[in-house]
Amino acid sequence: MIAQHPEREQILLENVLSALGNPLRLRIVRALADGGEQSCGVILDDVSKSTLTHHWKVLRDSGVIWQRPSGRENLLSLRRDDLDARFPGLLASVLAATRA
Amino acid sequence: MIAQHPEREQILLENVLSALGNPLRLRIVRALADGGEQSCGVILDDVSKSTLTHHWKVLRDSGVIWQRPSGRENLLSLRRDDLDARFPGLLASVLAATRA
DNA sequence: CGAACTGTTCGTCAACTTACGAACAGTCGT
DNA sequence: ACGACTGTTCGTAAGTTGACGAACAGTTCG
Repeated sequence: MIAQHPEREQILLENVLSALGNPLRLRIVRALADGGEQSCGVILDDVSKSTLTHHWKVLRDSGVIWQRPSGRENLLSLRRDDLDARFPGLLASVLAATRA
Repeated sequence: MIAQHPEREQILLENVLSALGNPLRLRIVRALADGGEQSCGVILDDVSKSTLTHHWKVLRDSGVIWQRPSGRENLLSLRRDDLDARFPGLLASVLAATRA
């Protein structure tokens, strides 16, 4: 029950933007952009596990990330291709802006 | 008491993204991008005046728009220069994506 | 098997968001 | 001065968000 990732065509700009409009999620996206596919636990900050699970869901539902189980871990990765296809240049400019 | 617009340097990516992460505000931004500076009332949809006032505030506080009084109207305009300076390419890709 | 580990689910909670109408405050034209 | 007009302020209300801990579920390894 990894939950439903939206199809590429179902990804909505407003959902992506509001998903990214949160400092913690922005950091997560940044980490995924830098580090490629990685497990949930790696990006652990000072927030609780259940809080992170909530943010994975927001990012997943909005179409920003893929989440797939692997052993006892859950691997996360950016849906770069899909985001670039739907909203060319958006992810790049967001990532560039966080790179400051 | 037109309220405080943030300085260019104070504009935060997360605030801009969450401001844009709303369908109504996205339409407003789109209208401003197309039509240049215009009065609040022009973009009136099916929403009430007080609701719009709320959205002007969100857009203003996040640094997405300028709002200035002119006679009995209140003129709105996109802070294109500031947004481009802070987050190059972001506004363009968002606008391009809404242009679909 | 059983302990350790990773992450989810559930219930809860405070804070924020989005929306509305009614009343108000300037401004413009007459 | 008066009415029409534009937008704000205020109070209210329903819904969403972001956070947490406790309990659970699946996987791995001794």
